[in-house]
Amino acid sequence: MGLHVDLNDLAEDSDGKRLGGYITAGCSINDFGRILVEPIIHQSISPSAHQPVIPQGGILDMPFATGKAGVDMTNMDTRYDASKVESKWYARWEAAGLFQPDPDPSKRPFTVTIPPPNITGSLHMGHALCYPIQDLFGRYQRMLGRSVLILPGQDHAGIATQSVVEKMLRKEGTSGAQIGRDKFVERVWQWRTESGDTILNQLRSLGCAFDWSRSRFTLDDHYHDAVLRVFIDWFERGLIFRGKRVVNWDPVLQTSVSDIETERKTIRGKLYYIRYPFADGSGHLTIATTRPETMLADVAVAVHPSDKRYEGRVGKMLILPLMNREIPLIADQYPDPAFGSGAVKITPAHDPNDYQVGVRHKLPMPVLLDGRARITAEGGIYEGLDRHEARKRVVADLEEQGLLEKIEDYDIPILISDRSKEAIEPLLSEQWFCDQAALAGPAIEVVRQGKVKFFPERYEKIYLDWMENIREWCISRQLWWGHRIPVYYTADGTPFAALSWADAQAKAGAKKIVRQDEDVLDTWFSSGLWPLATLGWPAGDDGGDGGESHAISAPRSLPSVPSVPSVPSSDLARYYPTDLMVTDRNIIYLWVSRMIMMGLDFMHERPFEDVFIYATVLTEDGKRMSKSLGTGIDPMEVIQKIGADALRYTLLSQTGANQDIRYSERKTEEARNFCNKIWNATRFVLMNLAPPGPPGPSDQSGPSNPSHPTGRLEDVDRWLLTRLYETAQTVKKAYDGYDLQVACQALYRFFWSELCDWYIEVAKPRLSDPSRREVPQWVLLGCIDSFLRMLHPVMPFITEELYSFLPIEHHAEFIMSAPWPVLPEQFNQPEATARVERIFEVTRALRSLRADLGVTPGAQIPLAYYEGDLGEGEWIVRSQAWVGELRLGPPSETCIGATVAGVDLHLPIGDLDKSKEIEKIDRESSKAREELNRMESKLADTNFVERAKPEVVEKAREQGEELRERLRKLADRRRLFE
RNA sequence: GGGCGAUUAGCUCAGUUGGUAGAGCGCCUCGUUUACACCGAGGUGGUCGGGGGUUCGAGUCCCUCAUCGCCCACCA
Repeated sequence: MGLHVDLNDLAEDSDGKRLGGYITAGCSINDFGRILVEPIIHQSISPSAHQPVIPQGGILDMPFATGKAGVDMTNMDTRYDASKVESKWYARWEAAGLFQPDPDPSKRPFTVTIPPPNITGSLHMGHALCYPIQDLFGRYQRMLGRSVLILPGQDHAGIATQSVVEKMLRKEGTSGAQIGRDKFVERVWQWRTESGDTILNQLRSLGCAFDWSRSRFTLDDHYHDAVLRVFIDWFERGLIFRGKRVVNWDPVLQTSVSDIETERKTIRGKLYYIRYPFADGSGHLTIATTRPETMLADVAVAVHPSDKRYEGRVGKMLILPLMNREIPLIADQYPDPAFGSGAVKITPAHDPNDYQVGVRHKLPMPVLLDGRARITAEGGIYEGLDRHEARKRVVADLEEQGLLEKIEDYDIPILISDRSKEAIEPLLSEQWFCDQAALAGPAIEVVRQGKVKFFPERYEKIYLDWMENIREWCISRQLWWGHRIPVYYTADGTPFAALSWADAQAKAGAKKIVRQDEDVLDTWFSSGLWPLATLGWPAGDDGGDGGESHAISAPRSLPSVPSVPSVPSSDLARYYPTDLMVTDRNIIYLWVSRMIMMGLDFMHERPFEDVFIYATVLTEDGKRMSKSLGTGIDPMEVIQKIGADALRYTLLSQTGANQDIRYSERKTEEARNFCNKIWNATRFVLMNLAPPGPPGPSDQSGPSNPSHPTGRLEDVDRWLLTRLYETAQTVKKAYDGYDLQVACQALYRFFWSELCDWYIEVAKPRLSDPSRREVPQWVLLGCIDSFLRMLHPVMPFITEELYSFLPIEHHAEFIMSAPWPVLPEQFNQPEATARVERIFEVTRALRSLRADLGVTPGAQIPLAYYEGDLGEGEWIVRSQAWVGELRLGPPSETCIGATVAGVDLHLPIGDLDKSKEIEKIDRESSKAREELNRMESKLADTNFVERAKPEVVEKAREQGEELRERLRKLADRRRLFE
């Protein structure tokens, strides 16, 4: 059986050409010579070669009942239960191989490499937004016909992981230092194998359709090889070098960290004023410091050359208190004469500014603190004290010697290490640095030229500002877990960067290699290679040269080495550059910038086209979600309670260009209710399909008569199809522009307010009439199908489940692999839509009148009058406002009334309190009069009439007219109640 | 010290090229009608943070101030 809809009905002014266009794209002829509309009214994205056939009279055959209609709806709960659905479909998708990209070479790839979560991590709300965003775009692009690869993986996370394992060892009563480097690293690998995959499994619960077969780890052999090659290449080009600098030292983790891995904070502290006597006995000067203990390593005191207070004294020697060492008073641009006494103590090894002074004046640079921030031998009798303890002792001793002038309260800016939350100690040490300036140029260009685009756009400026002021990057870390720096030294300390010890020995020639550098690389150094290395860079012999490469020019050639366990090398050519990078704003510098620099340097091509920066998920009251503050909410619990779809909707529906979103349980309830609504409405539609064979529970009419006459579309059908058409346009545009908020809102409104609240209600009388049910069945089934497809990227599970029930021909195996709905232009019927919306407006007004009379909703009112034209919508008003008869013409009894959309409504009052009605009329009148006054004064204003756009003036005139008319009617009506 | 974002109904947020405001939740009144009470119908609720300016007209454009948040910055 099927439904035949006269195409001439669909388009009011249909003509052969327009039909032809539609048929070309989406329909085929079946055995009976009728037109089969592609699965529910959609054209396929990749059009198959259907020939245009323009039938005379245009009959649509909507074959919705094709054997699948036997679904027993009694099995469907009245509530949607996500737990019964989600894991089932995830397993089926995976078994069907849907997570792998379609190998069809004619399909354009869509590629995303996900931000690799740390192996130490467990899912938090930020992840629950970040990864579904990527999944959403993957699903969307797959439906649009692209070959989608979303490549997952994990980051070894040097410091974080090392800390976790150190903690475990401490619990066992041992430590890394005790068991040694090899044992320690072994231990970390063991931990990684046992519990490092937690988070990836959690991503599955979120429905993420990632290609697990390509999952990568930043310490994989292949990945490691890529890292080494980059290091060696940059080393040989002089971009990586060793240097002595004051770096940010984390005394707890005992490693250096980069500037951007620290956080600035202000703490309440003290400013100490200390007297330094002149060696010649000519009095003293006073310096101010917040870190008095560092004075033990002072090598000078500096003043500004213009500072009159110290005129004639520069060059003299001072006695460094407690240490009784002589240090010079020097002149330098650095001190600010306006601050304190204008004299600054200089401790080059423990302050970046002092270090600069030290370099300028060629001062010695004694190191006072060791890796644990304890005083070294340089501190004389204070040796071995912790920095805090040392401070107390130094201050006490100075006090005792009368050299402490005063102590003031002072807000001290300090640096906190992101990882350990401990105060950073600036420390002079020898580290490896990367000169990013040379690499930044192309990375700036590529963004300026719009080849890499940021969404929201404002982050482009943030990126550019940083890139234009880029500094050296300290890439060495004093850790064991990570990529060990591939530098090997000969006995005389000459460094050779090489892939292996043997390789280094070959480079060193006659000199013997004696050791490898102990440090490992900053984790971001390897993360920066993510889009390249995961896709197979550096490709073997067959890679990168297939002519298919997207590279602008040939990738940089690298030293050849024995081959490494490889990744499909064709991946690089096919999937690089990737299309999208989704990440949060905190790592634009740390990560995004490095990926762009590395991608450009080694592939001569940007690593991705679009960078989407998503919002930070805050708590309900706008606070940061944090485990330690106890303000975090576990996404896994939410998934268990209400399902992944509802959680996804909660977060995705708030995602647009905003920088924060707030998570609250209320919002998840709204999302859960939406799921339930979709579930029940679909259930309702399925129950009303009148399947062949045993009728469903609510189907008493038996199968439709296949030979019955062509179904006719009514305005309300055209209205819903129009709204579907418009919604599809809005949603597509919104997905394309990363405005998920708008997409979700449009889908929600279409489904709930329009399809459920209006269309289904209006369709009920027809659905119960066997001779008229087919058109609304067709419309509903079609709209549900389209709707589910459009919603699928947001809520993959429930849409898949419901789609599986839809008895449509050309039913795809999965909604996930179904095409994106493209609706024929004939659906767009603005005139019919306007008519219907007017009818709804009248209906609402009539309902409102009923409520004024205190009639309960749904209770029949025998008679109402109307004046005006309701067209073919009269029955809608009658049925939707629960009125027995709508009589055209002025009322013959006392009524309350309303005028809306050019229609006067009159409802007999029964025993209504007249004075109340008069009050109401007066209220309305004064409101209308006020509005009219405004309008009239506006129109009396020659400025307005002359300068405003003519159509605006015209509109104001019309509105004035309407208001006058309305006032007249209100006055008439009032008279009836007097 | 600089930059960015936010400030609209009790709450959370929309608001396209300027034409005097919308949604969801909440609240109030009603209500089981071919699905859904995780529901339906009706309603209440806003001088769009303050102050200036441009304009016939400003939530929307410009200036300024305030509050909150985020980022960047070497002041002892």
